[in-house]
Amino acid sequence: MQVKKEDFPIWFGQLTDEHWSIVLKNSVCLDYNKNEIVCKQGAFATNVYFVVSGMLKVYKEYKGENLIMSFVRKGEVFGLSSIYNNATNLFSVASITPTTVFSVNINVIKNQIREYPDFAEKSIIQLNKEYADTIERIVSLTQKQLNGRMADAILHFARNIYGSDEFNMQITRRDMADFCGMSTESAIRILKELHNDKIISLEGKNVKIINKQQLESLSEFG
Amino acid sequence: MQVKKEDFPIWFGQLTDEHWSIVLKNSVCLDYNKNEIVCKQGAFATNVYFVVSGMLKVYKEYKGENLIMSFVRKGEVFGLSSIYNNATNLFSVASITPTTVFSVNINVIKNQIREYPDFAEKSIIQLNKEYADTIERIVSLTQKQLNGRMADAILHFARNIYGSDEFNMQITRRDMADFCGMSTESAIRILKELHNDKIISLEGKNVKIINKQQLESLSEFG
DNA sequence: GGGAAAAACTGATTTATGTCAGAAAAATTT
DNA sequence: AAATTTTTCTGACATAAATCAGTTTTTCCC
Repeated sequence: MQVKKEDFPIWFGQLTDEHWSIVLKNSVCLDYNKNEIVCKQGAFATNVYFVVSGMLKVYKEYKGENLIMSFVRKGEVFGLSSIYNNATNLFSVASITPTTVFSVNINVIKNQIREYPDFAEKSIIQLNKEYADTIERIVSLTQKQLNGRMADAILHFARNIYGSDEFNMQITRRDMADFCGMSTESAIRILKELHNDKIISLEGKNVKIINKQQLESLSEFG
Repeated sequence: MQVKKEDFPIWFGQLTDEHWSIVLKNSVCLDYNKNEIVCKQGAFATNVYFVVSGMLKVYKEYKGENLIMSFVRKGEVFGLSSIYNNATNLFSVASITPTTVFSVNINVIKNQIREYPDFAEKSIIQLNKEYADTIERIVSLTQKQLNGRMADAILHFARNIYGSDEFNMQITRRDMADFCGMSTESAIRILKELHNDKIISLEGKNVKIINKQQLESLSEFG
């Protein structure tokens, strides 16, 4: 598979062909099946990854438990937050669906940061965005209870991931639980409750938001 | 109070006198008493702040509850994470002790990022550091129970804030609770328990770590 | 220095949520 | 298509931690 710089316009769009060829020389395109680990928390960070297709989970491992920080899809980047300081991966990342990623050597990225102020600025903006999202999640995870957290997750899927109130969430209940910081049983129970209360409709992994207002109010007050 | 660029060598050390004078023209030095709000979550971010003296808490407000993200002291910076995207303050920041901050206009910072690759890199490193700390905290807050969280907090104070196993923690039990994401009563109870179990000695706000190994094991397994 | 307010503390009670145990359904492999 | 594994689901139970209610101590400030 051939990656073009136009596939990631924010990151590579402005590069001259010469510089782009340097990037290409230090990159590979990798295909993963479902449920394969792309990078492992704690290992030395060697690459920054750009998602060409598929869906992955970015998660923190702790004592056999996973806390999913985010899901990444086509056009998105991961690994940028691990390139400085001690340069070990802050997170593990695994594929949820078959996935293709464009894997760029870390030093190429660092050079770009030093040589292209625009690239540096883009990186800062990206990091700020990830950081802001993380802060919102820390509030959701620590201040809200189960219903509110699940409502947040569903709204996040609808708004930010699928851009629709009706979607197939792809992930298992277990991943959903790991994203909401609760036990699998609790996640299942609450999804069922939301279904029974006709706030969402749920058939397997297919979700449809029926009463968005009530879901938002759960997110706010639950 | 006159701030010198050598006071913040990482940020301003490399600037020419000419550029430093531009920074100074767009900055003010501000004195705060105890318990004053320096910036308010949600307000437009207009400045980046460098701590000249004193101690502040950086916290997230949610429904009257505060979750303290970090404490900042002399030489440290805050507000950098709010300058891009929608440019509203991600956090509130309030003084814990009488405090002096050097407040620099956001556009000066943004210009520096664009003009000095080194400054941009430093900013990325700073953001990465904040981000990594936040991730460690999210794990502590969501995966550990009360004892482990309190142990983390005490170890953080000893290692990162005071650099000593014996310190006056300055903050109230309530702030400690807000930092650990627990109720004030729980924070008090656990601090007392740690004292009774001779893991720390506690007299008012004076803390001394007596059995560091056990505290670390609480952090790990509690 | 005395009064008021805030902070620190303690025990009893409630509750949210995890854990356990097992059944049904779906997905995957042979 | 059958067998096996994984995922989903449900109820009963256990428990960590919040809440409530009240006391004591410390800090603040007139």
